[in-house]
Amino acid sequence: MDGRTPAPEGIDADARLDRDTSNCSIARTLEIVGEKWTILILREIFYGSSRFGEFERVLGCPRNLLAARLRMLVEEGILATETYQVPGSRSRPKYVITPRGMDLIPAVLGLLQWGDRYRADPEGPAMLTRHHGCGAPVGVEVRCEAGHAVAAEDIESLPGPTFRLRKAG
Amino acid sequence: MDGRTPAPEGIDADARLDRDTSNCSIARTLEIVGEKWTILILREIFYGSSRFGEFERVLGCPRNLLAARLRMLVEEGILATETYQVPGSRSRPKYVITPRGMDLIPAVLGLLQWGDRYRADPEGPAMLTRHHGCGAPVGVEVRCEAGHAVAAEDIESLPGPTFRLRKAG
DNA sequence: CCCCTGAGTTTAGTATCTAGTACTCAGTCG
DNA sequence: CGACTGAGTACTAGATACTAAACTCAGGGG
Repeated sequence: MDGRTPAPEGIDADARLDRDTSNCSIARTLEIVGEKWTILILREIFYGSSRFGEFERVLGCPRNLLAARLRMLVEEGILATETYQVPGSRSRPKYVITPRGMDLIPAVLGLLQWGDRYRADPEGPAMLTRHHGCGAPVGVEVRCEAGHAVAAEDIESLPGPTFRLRKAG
Repeated sequence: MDGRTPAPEGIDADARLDRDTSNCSIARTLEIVGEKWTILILREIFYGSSRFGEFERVLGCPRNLLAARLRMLVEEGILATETYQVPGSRSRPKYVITPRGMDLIPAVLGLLQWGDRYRADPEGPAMLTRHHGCGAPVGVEVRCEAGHAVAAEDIESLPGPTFRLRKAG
């Protein structure tokens, strides 16, 4: 295979190049989380932030973008708003992650893991992640439903139920 | 827990908000693959594309950006150039994925999996992935080095070797 | 009543990115 | 020689993002 991953089964080269990628799940996910700051907001949520001012302070991002990203994440059901109240102040909104948002954690952890491996300082990464139960470091793995660990080379792609070709033109 | 993931152990709230995030592995990974088109180029590599014209045709992205993204991916060691030659033409460059690039597959598969779950058409996704060995669908899982499957709630974060605070100011 | 705080919105100027087209360049074919 | 092809580069217009500051809004406190 000269360094390439396996080409999709059951698609000839023309169909592969003529396929309609508008319903690609990767593209659709990136429409939501692919803009600058969005993944970093999720990182801060993951590390325990929940208030507008906390995100602004630790990320250093423009308030208008922060507001726009938070709105998008809430609209998409990845975050939800609740209220908090410190004594002597009125109640204010905070942002909490939903189950739908939790399901993005493997993707974010995948980015973290790659960065730890290839882009960390020689002394190691800034943050470590470990299993609350046993204390061992955590990572993401590719596995099949039969429970086997799957190497990247052994992942096979094939057309799914909504595979389609572009309109001729 | 009120819907939040565990805050990092061993960091008080001030330190969390004052920490220097410039060496965060997620941010560093996004510096490379966080720009528009980059992940989609990797998707096409994964599906078997390798030539400039193939990426352009199937992605429909501007040629100058495609050239810039490919250059970045090669500089970062995620792709490498080789040459190909069709009979009767001169040799031309093509792009192949490196082991370093292969290690991004879990992150990309994480995005794919989330999109399949929450953003696919009702009839299903456009593409399926399965294990070449046994044919079962593949996905990404969070696991610890001790081999346990780890739920998102059981991931614990703590300061690593290069954790640091921002300069006061 | 006025000031304070946190969470935004609005506005304005600048920088960067994106899209789309036009152009270049190197070899091959007729 | 001139046309053709794939892989880019160059250029221009428009969108988006960044910086920075001012402004709004709803309570609470002095």
